[in-house]
Amino acid sequence: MSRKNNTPYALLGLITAGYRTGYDMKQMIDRSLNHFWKISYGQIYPSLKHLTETGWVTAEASAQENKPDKKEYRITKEGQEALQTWLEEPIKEIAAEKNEFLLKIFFSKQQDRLSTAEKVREYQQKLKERYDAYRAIEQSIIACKDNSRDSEYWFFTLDYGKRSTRAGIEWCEATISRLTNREDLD
Amino acid sequence: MSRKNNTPYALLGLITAGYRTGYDMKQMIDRSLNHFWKISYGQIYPSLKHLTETGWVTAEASAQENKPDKKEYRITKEGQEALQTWLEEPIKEIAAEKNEFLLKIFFSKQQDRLSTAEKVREYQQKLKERYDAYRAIEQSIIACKDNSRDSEYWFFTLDYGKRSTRAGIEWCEATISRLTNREDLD
DNA sequence: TCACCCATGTAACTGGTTACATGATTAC
DNA sequence: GTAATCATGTAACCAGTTACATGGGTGA
Repeated sequence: MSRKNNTPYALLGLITAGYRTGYDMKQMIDRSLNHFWKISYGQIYPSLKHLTETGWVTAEASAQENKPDKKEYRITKEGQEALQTWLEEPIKEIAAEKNEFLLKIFFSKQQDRLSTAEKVREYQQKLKERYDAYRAIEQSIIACKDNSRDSEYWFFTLDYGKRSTRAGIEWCEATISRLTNREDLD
Repeated sequence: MSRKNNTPYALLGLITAGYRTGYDMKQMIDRSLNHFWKISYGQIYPSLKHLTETGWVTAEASAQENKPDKKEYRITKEGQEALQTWLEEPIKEIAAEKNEFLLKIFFSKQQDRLSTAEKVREYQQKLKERYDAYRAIEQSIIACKDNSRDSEYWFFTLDYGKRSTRAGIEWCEATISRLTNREDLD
């Protein structure tokens, strides 16, 4: 079975969404796909080069005044077909995220219950911050009413982030209760 | 900043939990940590070798009748300290899982709404299966009453899995509704 | 002056998977 | 006879990060 490399499709998707340079794509990902997709320049530029060689995109150098030169990418017909095929192909497996925090919790049996509870509290705090950040982004989408239809899919993914973060916060609450329950303390 | 490699700590944790061979550790991870940690033999054996060289574990060859030879690992004092330090050290960042499914959803703007809804339905089905699997494991822990205290931390991580899966299922429901809402169909 | 934004790119490295090799025993 | 379980290991590969290099413009 061939290894799944979705990076090229992410880039193709961004090109069709109007992001034409590697720099722009990186900005977009950092700003908006951040909670479910990350990428580094060390991946973007070689990947764009490869896409050009495959014929899925074309690159055009463009000189700018007062700014460095840039390369503008456009999707080709083959690229569009490839993206389409990828979009239609069903997801085989749900991603099994590695979770360092849960790994620690799992091995905390020998640790003091109260300090484990404290760890969970810290984690909960981080989740709450993340949740607030999502809410803030959501508010800024809603405030900018003119593109309410355009941002719909963005809203979907954000909602996913919000819901799973909230579930995490609730888990922390329940787990802290269990860890600090008086009868269970040694 | 040094790269986080938690694999050795996972192995140390498993050794302290009584799993002494690479094979046993792999079995355990596949069975019980599966939803938040994965590992392959290609990682386990070199990693155990490295741990031996570092002096965090000791290896002892043990011949068996009717079975292949195996190596039994034990944790050293230095290993115990290293594990302890790792357990106490706070998690810096919450893992940002890459999610192929959300990536597709994000780029589905040009697709037909109903076929996107169908995709979400498929995903929801997968989540439901996962949820049921978690529930079944949970039941089997509860049924085996003698070790109710021992399995507490196992229960915590399982509960996390259940809650986040349930949140995902609910998101699917809400998203399908939005995608198939009659007024929104073109 | 110093930091930050724009803009592209490479080399070295790390973490991890997959495929392969070996070989005995047990259960169908 | 053939598949599964037990058991260890390596080599090739792949995906991705980090650090580095370059260099002009903008604003405090």
